[in-house]
Amino acid sequence: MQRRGVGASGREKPGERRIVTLEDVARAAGVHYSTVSRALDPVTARQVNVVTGKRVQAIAKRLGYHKDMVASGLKRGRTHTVAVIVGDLGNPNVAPLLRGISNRLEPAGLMPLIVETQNDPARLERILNHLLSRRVDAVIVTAARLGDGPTLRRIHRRGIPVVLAVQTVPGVRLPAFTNDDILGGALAAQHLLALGHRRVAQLRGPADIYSCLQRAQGFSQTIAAAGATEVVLRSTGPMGTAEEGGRLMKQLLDSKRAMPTGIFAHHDLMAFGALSVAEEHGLVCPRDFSMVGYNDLPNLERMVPPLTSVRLPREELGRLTAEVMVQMLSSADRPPASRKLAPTLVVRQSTGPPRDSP
Amino acid sequence: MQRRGVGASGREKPGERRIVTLEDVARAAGVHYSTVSRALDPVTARQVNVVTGKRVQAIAKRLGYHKDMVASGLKRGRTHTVAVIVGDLGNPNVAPLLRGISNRLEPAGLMPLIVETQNDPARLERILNHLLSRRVDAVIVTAARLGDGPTLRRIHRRGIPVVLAVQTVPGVRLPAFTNDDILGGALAAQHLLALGHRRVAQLRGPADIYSCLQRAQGFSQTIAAAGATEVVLRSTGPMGTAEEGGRLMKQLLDSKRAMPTGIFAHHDLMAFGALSVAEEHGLVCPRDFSMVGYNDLPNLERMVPPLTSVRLPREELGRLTAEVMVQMLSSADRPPASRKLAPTLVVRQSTGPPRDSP
DNA sequence: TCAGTCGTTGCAAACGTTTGCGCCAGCCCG
DNA sequence: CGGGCTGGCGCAAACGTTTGCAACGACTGA
Repeated sequence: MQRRGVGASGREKPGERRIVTLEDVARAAGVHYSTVSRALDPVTARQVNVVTGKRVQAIAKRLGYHKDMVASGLKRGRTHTVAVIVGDLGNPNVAPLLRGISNRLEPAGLMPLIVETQNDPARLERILNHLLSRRVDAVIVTAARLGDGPTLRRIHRRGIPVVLAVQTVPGVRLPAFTNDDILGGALAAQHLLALGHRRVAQLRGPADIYSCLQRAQGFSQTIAAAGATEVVLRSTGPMGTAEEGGRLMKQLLDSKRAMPTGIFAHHDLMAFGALSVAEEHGLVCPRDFSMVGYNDLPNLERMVPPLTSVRLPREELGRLTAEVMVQMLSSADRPPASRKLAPTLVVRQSTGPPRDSP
Repeated sequence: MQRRGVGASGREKPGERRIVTLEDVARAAGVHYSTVSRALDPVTARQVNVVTGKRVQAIAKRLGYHKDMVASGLKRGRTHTVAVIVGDLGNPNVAPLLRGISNRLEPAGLMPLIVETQNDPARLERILNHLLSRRVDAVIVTAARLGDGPTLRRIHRRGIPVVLAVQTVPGVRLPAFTNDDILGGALAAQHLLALGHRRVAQLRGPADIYSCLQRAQGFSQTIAAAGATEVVLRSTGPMGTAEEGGRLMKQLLDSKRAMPTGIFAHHDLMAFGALSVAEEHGLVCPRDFSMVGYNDLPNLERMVPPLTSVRLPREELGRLTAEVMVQMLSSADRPPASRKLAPTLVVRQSTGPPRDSP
């Protein structure tokens, strides 16, 4: 029985050339299409005579053959696709991270399938179902919240490798590649302490984001170890908005306590909001208080005042995550260990010595 | 012959449940798997008895059946995937655009496959080959350069719908959804004219980006129509960097001409670079000159000075583009007409009346 | 000379879904 | 009562690739 008709009945529209299949190449080369398949796959190429191989490859190229990844995916059960789940594409941290991931995935023949949850758990659930039915080979999750544990476990139990980037979820046994946010918080604290600040405040991000807990821990421990005093304001709203920063700052100013001389905000945008509110109250930064942000958003140096901030090794983090993903997909070893990358502090003009220092 | 083995030999690893197929559902329901296929597809569901249909659907749900999109894609020739090609994910315009696209594509059952060319034509070429072999249903190109015409035509000739967003390429007959950049340039010019400026400069973006040509045209025409004088500086480097802006500004300052009182930069980042250089020369904005940017980058209001800029309807543009894409994929009508969306001017403190005005 | 081996190729069955076709029972109508 | 119609379902062939198996010729070693 002939598997496919000769199909030349001129039915295709002028510009709509039929897809070139293995069989087309085989016919042109006078061999069976299984031979073509083998000749074109580097792994199996040595099973076919080297001269036939060359010939087939040449003909395939001439005919413009491209392996149909859909058919290949169906047969092999591998789609060479890695889903990358991000919370918010507008977050400036995301682009460098994705670039790091893509640049590492591409040479391995893997394609990132970038999806945005818009920080909506229901959407995450829907998306994951889609991804499973699309048979992605693996998933990189960059926006994990503390509540996402069960969902992550579910997908991992399907036998699909999962690694976490940027955010991790304690208690879930998945390799995670994050910033060392404890260190990040400590850097901010050390900087303020070194400038002579003894009374500081912390504007915390949401409590369901693990890295915020870490930042808080690193900062508070360092402050406490130095015997300085700290007041903590807790955000309840969404992650890192100017509004939240402003709200917390107002709260701080309205309280009866003495105004701290140094402030650490868990996000640059929160720092912006806080600065605006402080200005409205007649306070000038860095004369009346210092401010340290987090994330080192772009163009910070053109802000007023230029914001001192903690910079994260974003692209590096993406590369590392993808690197590990590639390893997991090629060898079936036990999952590799998590790692943390060190952030750095970028000092600008929003921090200086306290006014009332000796 | 039995199509698939009963496959229950306990071979799967504890957490690695075998995929649930039509046949599994069929066996549980006591019908043929083709009946299951029909029952689960809303379009063909009316071909099966309504009570069997309900029963099958219930069983499918209970067993956790999810249609395998890979197999479906192979059979139907439709992968329900739309590639979205962007030049640079770090560009702040991109995230809202992608959000607009995703939000419209998702309810239509389409998944955006976001790929970044990093503004490298060779990479674009490679990526397109990948996309073709992945059988994407359609392509949205958001980063077209003037030189990309042939590549776009090639992919369109394969019978794959292509639409352009944000950037268009004159001469290529593809539907394009762009900002009205002529209007954008005109808005900037009108604003400067209204403030009383009669001697203006334009810091142009690269000449292989069509929208820059449009901005230039809109600006120059409006200035000329008012009888004011204009000096044009042309960027030769990459799109919209602070360095380029600085370079052009230096060029302007070094020339023997009288310093213009109003400047229009084709990109906010170019405006930043220009402002820095001007400051170094002792010029103060907006006292000594006004500056209008383009793109309305985030956090502009916190810059010094807060930059007047042209804002683009980014998310709206994404929605519109995706909307049209969905239409093209559902009905095979002739391609719809291109459209332009109007930008708006956001006035901040980097513009004011010229110093030497009456 | 013959059994065994090796290198090369063809054969055909999968992968999971979609879908044209045909069968069968039940029903209507003449 | 017979012919035709119809609703519901099963059959099996695709879609394009991968891959275990076997066939086949040539070659080796005894």
